[in-house]
Amino acid sequence: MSNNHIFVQKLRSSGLRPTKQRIEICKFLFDRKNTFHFTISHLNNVLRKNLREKISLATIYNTIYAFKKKGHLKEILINRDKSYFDTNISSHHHFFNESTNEIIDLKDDEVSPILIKKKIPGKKIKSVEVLVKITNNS
Amino acid sequence: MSNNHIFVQKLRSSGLRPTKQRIEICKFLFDRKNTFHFTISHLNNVLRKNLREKISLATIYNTIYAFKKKGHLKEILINRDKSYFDTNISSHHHFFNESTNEIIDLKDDEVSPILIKKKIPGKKIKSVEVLVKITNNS
DNA sequence: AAATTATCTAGAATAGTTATAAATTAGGCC
DNA sequence: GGCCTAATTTATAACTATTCTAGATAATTT
Repeated sequence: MSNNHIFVQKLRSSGLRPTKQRIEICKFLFDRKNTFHFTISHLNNVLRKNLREKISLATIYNTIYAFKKKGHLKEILINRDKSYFDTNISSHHHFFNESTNEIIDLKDDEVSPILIKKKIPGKKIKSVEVLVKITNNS
Repeated sequence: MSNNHIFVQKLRSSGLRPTKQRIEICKFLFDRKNTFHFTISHLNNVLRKNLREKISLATIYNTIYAFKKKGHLKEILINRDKSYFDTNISSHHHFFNESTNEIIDLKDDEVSPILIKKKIPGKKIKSVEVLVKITNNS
């Protein structure tokens, strides 16, 4: 009837107890064909609407933060107003449409390979992310 | 005695009235050899310490926002905690040291040219920014 | 099933930022 | 210079996203 057991596995193997709140959040985030982007408030609204028992906002924050830490989500830094998260955890970049606040994925191979020529001794590179801001031609 | 007149010019030609608060902020931001990065709270602290008459925090926000709008400052999106600004308004990218929260400029020619292969009809590219996260080798 | 530990929860607290409305100041005009 | 208008500054309140707290609940271990 459900693939909850997949998410139970996913949570267990990340060292997270499979609580019903986390499983509901997993179902919403990961039980779909395509990856997508969301904010906490968006997630909160959707869960409110679709679940009988509400999940506390604090739990949503805790869970999303835990998922990010475990590598199940990426955070996208677009602006300071709010945090955007991405269920696509593969290496990729983003368009951000400033006219609509819409985020669009750019696959890794849609951007030329990025070579960082400057080396800083004693530091290692953790990530290289490109943000392409676009606007509607008006 | 001072090069205030330069900043008066700069402000006037941007359509901003040259108030003493704005001139003081200009002196702190632009009257120096090298560009640098700052946050509002850093700026506020420095101005508090160095000026007799305090500049209200609201004025600092207003002024920095106005300078950004007029192209005298760039905002750097690193994390959601606070906004970082850059007095270097040329095209360039950034290292962000996650161990120390330090921002380091990457000149444009220290990164291989970035070609965005995906085109989105009806949109134009406003900026392409690379953020390279680094950590201390520990 | 009892004990232990993690998690959940509502609500309070925090921090950065923005809005408000009254006081001050700059620039134009006489 | 003095007067007028509009822009700017100011202190403070308001707002919003996020984090903290501490007690209640649920998952795991014994």
